Formats: sequence, C-alpha cells, structure tokens
Amino acid sequence: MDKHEITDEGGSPEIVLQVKDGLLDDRSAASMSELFKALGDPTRIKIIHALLQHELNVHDLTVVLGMGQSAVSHQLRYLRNLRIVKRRKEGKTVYYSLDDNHIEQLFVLTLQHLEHD
Amino acid sequence: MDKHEITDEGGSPEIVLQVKDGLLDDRSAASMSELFKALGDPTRIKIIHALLQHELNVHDLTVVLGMGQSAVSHQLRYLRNLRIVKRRKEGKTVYYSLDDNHIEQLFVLTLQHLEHD
DNA sequence: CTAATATATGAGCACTTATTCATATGTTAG
DNA sequence: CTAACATATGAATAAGTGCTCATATATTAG
Repeated sequence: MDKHEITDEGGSPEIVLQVKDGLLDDRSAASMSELFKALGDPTRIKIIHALLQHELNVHDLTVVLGMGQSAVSHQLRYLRNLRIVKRRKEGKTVYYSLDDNHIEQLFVLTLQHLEHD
Repeated sequence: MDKHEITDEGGSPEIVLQVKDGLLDDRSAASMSELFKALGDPTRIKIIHALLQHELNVHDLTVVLGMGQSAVSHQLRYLRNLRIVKRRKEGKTVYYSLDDNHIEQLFVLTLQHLEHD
C-alpha cells in the first residue's frame, strides 16, 4: 500500500509504466542535481566566470567579487569538494583554477544562450 | 572606501582589474544561477527526465515520481514560471511537457557526462 | 443544481544555505 | 623566536527551500 495512494488509472497506462520504469534512479538524480546546484548561486557563478578567464588567488578573488575573504573561502571549499575547482599553492598564497571541462561546457553554453536572447 | 577594505596589491594587478572589469554583472549572474538552481533539485531533475520521454499529466507524474499531488504541482509551477515546462489543458486534466530546448541540451549533456565516467 | 475528479495554492514547518564574525592554521620575513 | 600576511574553518544567524496539510478552483457527469 502506497503512502500517497498512488495507483494507475490514467489514460495511457503503458506509457506511464514505461516512463516510470526508465526514470532516473535516486542516486543519479542526486548526482545530477548536486552538480547543477553548485551552479545555482550567483557568487559561485561569478567565481567560475572569473576563473574561466584566469587563475586567481583568494585575495584577488575577493577584489574581483567585492566580497569578504571568509565568504569566498567557503565557496571555494564547496566548489573544490565537487572537483569543479582546484588549488595550487605557491608560498603562502593559494591559486584557484577550474578543474572540470564539463562544467565549463555547461557554463559557456548557458552564457551564450542567455546572451543572444 | 570599500566595506571589506578590499584593495589591490597582489602580484598581477593588471589581470585582476581585467577580470574584475569583464566579470558578469549581477543581473546576468542572477539569471544564470536561477536557471541552474531550477535543475539543482532531485525532484525537478526527475520531472524533467520523465517529460523528456513523454508528455504527462499531473496524476501520472505523481505515479511516476511516487510523490504527493501537491508537491508535484508546486514543482510544476516552479518550472513553469521559469518557462522550462509548459501546460496543455484537455478537459479537467493538464498535460505538461518541456518548453526549453536549452534546458534539454544541458540535461542530456550532463546525463551523458555522468553516465560514461 | 450536486457530486466527483483533477489540479492549484496558501500556510506552516523542518531543513538547508550563504554570509559574517572570530579565530585557527600555515607560511615567510626579519 | 615573533610579527605579518594569506587562507581556512567553526559557530551563529538570517533567508530560502521543499514538503505536507487543508482548502480552493475548475471541469465534467449525472
């Protein structure tokens, strides 16, 4: 017995069952949404856009973004955990750059889409 | 005087200024992140994936997703507000389908990326 | 008309998230 | 060693999100 009492009785049961059967499993849906969620924030979008143009250290990112160092650092950790961004240490400064071609693809594709529209 | 006392004094001031100057404005960053945010949820991912295969009415979507009608309806409104999904009314039932080729592109691209990896 | 069915919507709530503040860690200069 | 600088991190908090529940609206059948 289903919690929501969801049973089939619609007009095209075959198609419904077919779609239901071929639907993304929870893990895939989670992976996918996790990836998109990373791009679902203006600050992270700006960070990615900046790094798309040039590798930058944390301080320079705060200058570029006009934000506090802590906020930038938190977001960089977030992006690094998802392997969207990578670090390179040089003395006491840490340089960040993009680490995922797929993300760059998504980003550029969407940027183009929003531009000519 | 900046709120965070962010001033330039890094190693490559020219590049920083260049990146800062070419950075996405707030409106563009907001548009972009808004779009990605729509894909940043497992339920919406599943809805889009289902509709990628076939137009479906609300009840059938609840069957496919195994979720309550209200939750599905709320998410459909969300997706419809962003023109990701469109309605077609037929009597008392409402059929939903995808309404944005770009979203489909992003979706399929990412799906492929996650599959063979 | 009323009842039944399909969808939509507002309020409430638990949970998440993005920032700030304070502080910790790491690195180099002197 | 200490001071100064660069980055990282934990706690706190305000805002946002996704679901449920109850109810509203719309359409059709009888």
